[in-house]
Amino acid sequence: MASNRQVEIALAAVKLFEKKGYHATSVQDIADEVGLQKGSLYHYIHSKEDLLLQIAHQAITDFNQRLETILASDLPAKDKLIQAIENHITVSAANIETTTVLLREAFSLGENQHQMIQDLSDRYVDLWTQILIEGKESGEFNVVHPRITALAILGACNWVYRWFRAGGKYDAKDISAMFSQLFLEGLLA
Amino acid sequence: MASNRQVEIALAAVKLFEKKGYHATSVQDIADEVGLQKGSLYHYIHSKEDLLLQIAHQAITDFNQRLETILASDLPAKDKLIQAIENHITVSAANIETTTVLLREAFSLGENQHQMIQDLSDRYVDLWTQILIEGKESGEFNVVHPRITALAILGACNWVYRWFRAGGKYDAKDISAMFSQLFLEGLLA
Amino acid sequence: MASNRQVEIALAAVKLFEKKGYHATSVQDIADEVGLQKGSLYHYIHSKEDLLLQIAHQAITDFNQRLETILASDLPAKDKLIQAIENHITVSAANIETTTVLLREAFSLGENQHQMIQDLSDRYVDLWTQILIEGKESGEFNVVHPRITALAILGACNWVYRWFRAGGKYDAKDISAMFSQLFLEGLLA
Amino acid sequence: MASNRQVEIALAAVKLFEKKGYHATSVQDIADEVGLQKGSLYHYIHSKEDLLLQIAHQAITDFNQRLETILASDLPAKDKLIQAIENHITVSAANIETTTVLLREAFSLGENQHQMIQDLSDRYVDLWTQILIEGKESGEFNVVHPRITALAILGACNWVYRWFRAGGKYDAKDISAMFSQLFLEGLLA
DNA sequence: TATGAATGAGTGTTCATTCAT
DNA sequence: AATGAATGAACACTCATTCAT
Repeated sequence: MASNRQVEIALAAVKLFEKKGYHATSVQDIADEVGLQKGSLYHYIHSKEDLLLQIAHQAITDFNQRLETILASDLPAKDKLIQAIENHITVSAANIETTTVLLREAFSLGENQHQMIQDLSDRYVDLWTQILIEGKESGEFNVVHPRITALAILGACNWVYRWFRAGGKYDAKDISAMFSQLFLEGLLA
Repeated sequence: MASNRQVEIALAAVKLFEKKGYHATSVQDIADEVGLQKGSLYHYIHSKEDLLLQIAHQAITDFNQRLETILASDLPAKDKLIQAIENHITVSAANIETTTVLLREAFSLGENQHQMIQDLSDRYVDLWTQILIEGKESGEFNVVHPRITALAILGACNWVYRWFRAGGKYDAKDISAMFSQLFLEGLLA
Repeated sequence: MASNRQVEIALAAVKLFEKKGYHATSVQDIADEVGLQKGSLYHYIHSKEDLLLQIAHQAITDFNQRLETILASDLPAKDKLIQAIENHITVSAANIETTTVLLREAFSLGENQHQMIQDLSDRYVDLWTQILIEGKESGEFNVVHPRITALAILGACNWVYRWFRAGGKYDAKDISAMFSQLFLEGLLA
Repeated sequence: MASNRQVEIALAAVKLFEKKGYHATSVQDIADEVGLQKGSLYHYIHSKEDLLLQIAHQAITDFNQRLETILASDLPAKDKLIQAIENHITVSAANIETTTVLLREAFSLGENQHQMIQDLSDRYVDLWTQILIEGKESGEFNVVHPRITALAILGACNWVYRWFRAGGKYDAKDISAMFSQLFLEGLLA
């Protein structure tokens, strides 16, 4: 059960890791952000690295859980894919700092911790792949290599955090619709 | 004009930045890799950060130049897109360390230097967008938002360095073909 | 008057100081051992250093009192020496943790506190010396330099905590007898 | 091959470890003593703990080598014992700081490093024991338990660093003679 | 060109102690 | 009596960079 201070610290860390990067953010920076001495921070965190792990772990777990829910529904594969894209992009956009930390900074974790995140990320790819396999088997999708196709679609979605800006011309739903259109219909007229 | 030693140092840095990350790589690590003392390295480099900048700059410039060549050809937009995809993925795969450093580590540059790379990357997006606009205007492509579509395709391609492994089941050309098929034809049967 | 909790804390401290050393033992370690939070410990102790002082002070005072009793008896010097050796070794062996803390860790006290223990230790040397003087004056002992001789015997006894292990081949009484034999009769056949 | 600076640093460390103890001596203290920045110290040492290990290792190795030389001579056991005592005490007295660090501070080493010193110290006890066994077998010594007797004599000698002061009434040779007399002839008139 | 000594600021982390509740 | 949040100074150690030789 996370105390207020723990949440506050995690939020400060997410903000700073997103802005400056994990390595360029010092424990002192985080302490300043929450108004504590840096020594005091260690009542709430185990280490700076652990803080990053918590953030990344929560983020990828959240993505996984949501996608599992979509996959468990009895929608046709086409609609599951549409939902998966919309879910990923809207969550990315709504939690853009956390998503940035997950996708950009998790590599800074030590080997074991990084592997933990990597395993969960691999699981996420598996779930996307499952949707494509379902669509292939139902005859909805014309797809030969479901995993590579999943990696293409996920790659496109995972790039969104790099250019999406809230308040821009298109919101997350708009972009989701464009992505779905592209992946389902293709470019050719 | 880069001396042999300068090239050697840049290659060592690319290798280490890819393996350990920019921040986790010390100047001593690079010196060890090329068999010099770390003080001696400074006869060849301006700073560790400058080394990263050179690597990233060369990488994105190379991507830009190749895409400009493709764009300047008088192929139909569809073929330009196919070539752009194949070019990006084969270059990424052949220079996976450099590409990784460009895409994963350039953020570690200081603000001004990072902006320089960002500007070149934006230029790269522009070139992709141009292909889509050409295809839209020629009636080849059914595309409403060329820039967003470009970002989707480029995102998919920029994710390849994260999962591609040389010697795997599919080579870079195979994957390029799958990507082109997906983006041109879409998934729907 | 020491409460149960105070005794419990002192015992925990002795155990930990012996096992890990004074500096390597944190107040948190002691709190964990007695099942309190470290803040709560300060209801019972003045400071970590004071805890060490209490332990060392009690140990050396105990040694002094016992030796004073022996010295006050009307035994011949030879028997006083035999008793002094047996007393020191059996007490050391029975309270090996406390003795270890006294002999190994008291130096970690601040200057004033350390001097207090040092003064009591000097007093202990004086008592041993007194036995030797008695034996010299009674003609029992052939000894020219009673203080140096006392330091030799005491040194041998003070080393016992470093190698004695309960349950070994010889118990404290056995070792005491061997020591007495050595110091009284010498090695020569 | 130790540079001047390395020797200088080791000497400073010995001096400070003796005066304040290992834990109470900071790397900054050592740097101040030799007139370097504390970061610069790390050109010469691996870690603070390693510095302690070097000092202790050199000290116990020196004791061992000297005793091995004595043991290898063809003197009678009685004379070997006399030389062993004189050697130990004169070396202790001449290098009282180093000896103090060996005997008082080696416990502050981490487990593995401490064990290394412990093994060498055990070897030293073996050598003393060997002298007593020789004297027993030659009929020179009346000794039943050579190892315990060795520990008694060595304990007496290892205590000397605690009370010996150069320039005092007796020098190291005087004290060695008194010790030999005590252990060989015993106290009884 | 190459060295390696030296810097000095900075890092994450520990810890004895205090104190309001 | 007991907690646990908070302090603030201290710690060992790292590192990019400089520079005299």
